[in-house]
Amino acid sequence: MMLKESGRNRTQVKIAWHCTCFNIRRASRSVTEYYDSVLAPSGVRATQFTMLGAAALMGPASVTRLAERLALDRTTLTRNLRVLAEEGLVTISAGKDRRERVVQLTEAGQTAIDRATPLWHKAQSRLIENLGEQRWRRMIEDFADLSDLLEENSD
Amino acid sequence: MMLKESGRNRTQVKIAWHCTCFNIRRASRSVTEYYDSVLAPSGVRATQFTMLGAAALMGPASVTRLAERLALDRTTLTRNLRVLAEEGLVTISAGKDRRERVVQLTEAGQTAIDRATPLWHKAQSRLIENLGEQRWRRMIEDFADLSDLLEENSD
DNA sequence: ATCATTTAAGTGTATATACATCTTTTTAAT
DNA sequence: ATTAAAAAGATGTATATACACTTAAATGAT
Repeated sequence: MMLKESGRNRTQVKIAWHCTCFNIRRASRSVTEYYDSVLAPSGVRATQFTMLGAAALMGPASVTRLAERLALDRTTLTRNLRVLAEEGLVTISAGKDRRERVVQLTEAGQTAIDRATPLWHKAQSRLIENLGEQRWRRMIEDFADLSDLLEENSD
Repeated sequence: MMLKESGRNRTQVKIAWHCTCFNIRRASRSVTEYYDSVLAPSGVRATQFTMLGAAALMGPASVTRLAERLALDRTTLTRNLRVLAEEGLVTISAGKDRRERVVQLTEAGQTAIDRATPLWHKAQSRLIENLGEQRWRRMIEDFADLSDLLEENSD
């Protein structure tokens, strides 16, 4: 009985360290902290830099369109945008379709992007250097494929 | 002037989609939602399954030791553990060293692990199948290397 | 023995994230 | 034209995450 229990535990217990979810979440935390630390002087975080970049890329766009572009839940984006709006980096206003709210980068938002971009380059290039261009490229592909494989595909 | 502006925007704006941080975060969201959806019937989330697994693996351990094992900020773990404690899956009690709090899996915690493990296997094996064993193995290595490279290395 | 230092943990605060549900507005079906 | 269905968004709730700071206990230097 005692031995059986130990055996079960020893087996099950190691599961966690091969878990794809655990491993990618850990890596994601590390990468985020790294980018955040490099971007810190600009006053925007990595996630915010991404959102501002999307807003700049798309021009005035609805919350839903932005959320699709960022592969983020709409409600997540709503709340993340609130922070940017409070800081004056984007405006959120009513659209022609009155259900829609149009997100738009402000001057201050563009300035923030300009401030953050060189730092982002620093973070990005140092990481690529450390990994090797080849391997980094492969990783980015892997990330994209993982997302494509799993997004909206429970079955 | 107009053209210069557009040129700048067009360049900067594409940055976000090559960003390592954005890409790994997106993939991490997808993977997490996938594992969460498969684990749902067990009543534990992917992150909780990992924490329970760590508690099972280590036996009674301090918050700091657990946090190190999980590569999580100590304060993050404190709060995540609170949820597990409220559900009776772990106990958190004073240690011999009175600064320490000892985390310990309960019977109910072990039951939860037992309930979740087959589901975890299902999620994990389906993902590996879809990626191919070879490629999956490589990814796990990449994740680990990313973490090792970036953890505690702001320099 | 006393006190400065280090260590363990918790709290305040803030962001990031998503699901379930509600409200408002538009679109489609009749 | 009226009403049912769909779409866009926000809110309630809950977890996950980390930094700056505080509190309490142990350790070490004298």
